[in-house]
Amino acid sequence: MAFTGCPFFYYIWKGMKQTALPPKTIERLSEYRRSLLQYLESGKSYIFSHELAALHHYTPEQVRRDIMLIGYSSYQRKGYDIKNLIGKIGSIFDTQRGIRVAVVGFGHLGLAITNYFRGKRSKLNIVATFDVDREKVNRVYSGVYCYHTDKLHEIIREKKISIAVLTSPPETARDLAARLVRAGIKGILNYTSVPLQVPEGVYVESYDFITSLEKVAYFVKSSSSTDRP
Amino acid sequence: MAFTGCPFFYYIWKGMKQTALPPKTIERLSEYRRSLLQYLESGKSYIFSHELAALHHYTPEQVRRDIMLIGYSSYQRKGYDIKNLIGKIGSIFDTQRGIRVAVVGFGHLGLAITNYFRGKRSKLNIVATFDVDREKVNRVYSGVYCYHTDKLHEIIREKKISIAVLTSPPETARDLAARLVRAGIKGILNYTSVPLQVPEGVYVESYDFITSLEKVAYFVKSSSSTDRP
DNA sequence: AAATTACTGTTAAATAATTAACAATTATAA
DNA sequence: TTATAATTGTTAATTATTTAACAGTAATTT
Repeated sequence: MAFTGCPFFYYIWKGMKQTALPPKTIERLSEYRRSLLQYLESGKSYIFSHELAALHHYTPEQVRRDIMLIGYSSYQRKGYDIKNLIGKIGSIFDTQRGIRVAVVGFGHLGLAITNYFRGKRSKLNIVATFDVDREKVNRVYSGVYCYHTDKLHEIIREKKISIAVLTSPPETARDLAARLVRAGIKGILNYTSVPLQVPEGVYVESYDFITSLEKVAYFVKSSSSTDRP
Repeated sequence: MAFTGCPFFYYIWKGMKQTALPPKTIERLSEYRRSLLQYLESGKSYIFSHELAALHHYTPEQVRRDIMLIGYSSYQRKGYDIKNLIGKIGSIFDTQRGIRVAVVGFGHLGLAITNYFRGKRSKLNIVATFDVDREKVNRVYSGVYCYHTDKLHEIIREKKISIAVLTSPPETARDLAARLVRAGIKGILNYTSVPLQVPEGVYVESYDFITSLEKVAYFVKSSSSTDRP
């Protein structure tokens, strides 16, 4: 409570121990990094806070604050050194050896995500996919081998996979999640629309396409109706 | 400002005109409805706030507050009447005639989303998909016709489509978004990782798979490292 | 029938996130 | 060289969201 008024120290130090950055800041940092990598290709080496903000429709203050929170500092007045900033954001996200990810349930969504990752210079590596369909099992897609879900436990242990992207049909979601946890998975990105029950220490992030679309529909509807007199 | 301390009136009435509910509440209401529909099938007709909360790992207070904001009231002490509550949430989301949606860029992700909607009893209807691939164009997938993107403007006008799900490759995202806006689209759900520039009055919601996965990775990493002494 | 229990609805308090304000600083111009 | 303009880093203020507290009330128990 003593640090409430002092965000930098509050977030970075808490009894001399590093504390997690705010989730929203994490999301934005990931977006910044992507844009910065693209921006580099245009030949520039510095970027102002208002430029980076404009790329994402954020405010310059937001950008500066996020960058402050990770402890990066620019040469003043010239903008941020893009390469250094990318490096600093990288040090937030990337572990030394890279993180191994599995895609569980290899339908269209699983394939889309696997393809999407190909060629991205992230330290997150999709190293296995799983399905029950004999047509898919024991084949390589986008450079990644597809295993039968019977081998879930074995392969996750063997390949030291710590994160799973769950894109199975809803019926099998709970069972697969339980097996993933037993196999030692520490994080699940859940696209099944089924709320998962996991023990302490396993981080779950859920996303549902219908919820997002309903949100868009709501704000479209509400903006058009409140505009009228 | 006069209503700041009084959330109900602040959100529902603002100078005698209905105001939008908070985005987070909208997201949760969508999730509640899904669970409630499932819950009905188990034969129950009432649900307590703490039960609904447990299904989603929210707090009962959160659930009660969300339900309060939409102006629904239970018969006290018996829990909420599930059918009535579903109806009330429906009245928030659904317009009378249903909302027409297009999927633009019909790769694996577009197909996954289109399949996903099939059979869901939402008032959101995917009525067209668009692609440039000759293999896909002029065929029906999941009950939805796939048009060439050359016909984007024409079909959107003709079918009175108001929302687009953008799942094209990043290279074509900006161009397609501009064309969607010109055709009269009011909301875009953007999965391309390209920040879109749209005029006032068009609502954009963006989602990026890598950002989500990096977020999971960050919180996995940070929780496991701060646990150590 | 009165007391108790277990819920909801609502207001108030606490926390989280964003935006604004501004001193400090450095490049540029006069 | 001095003044000016522009940008950052940081604190403060504001706004949004969540959590807590509790009065009110209907079912249940004694």
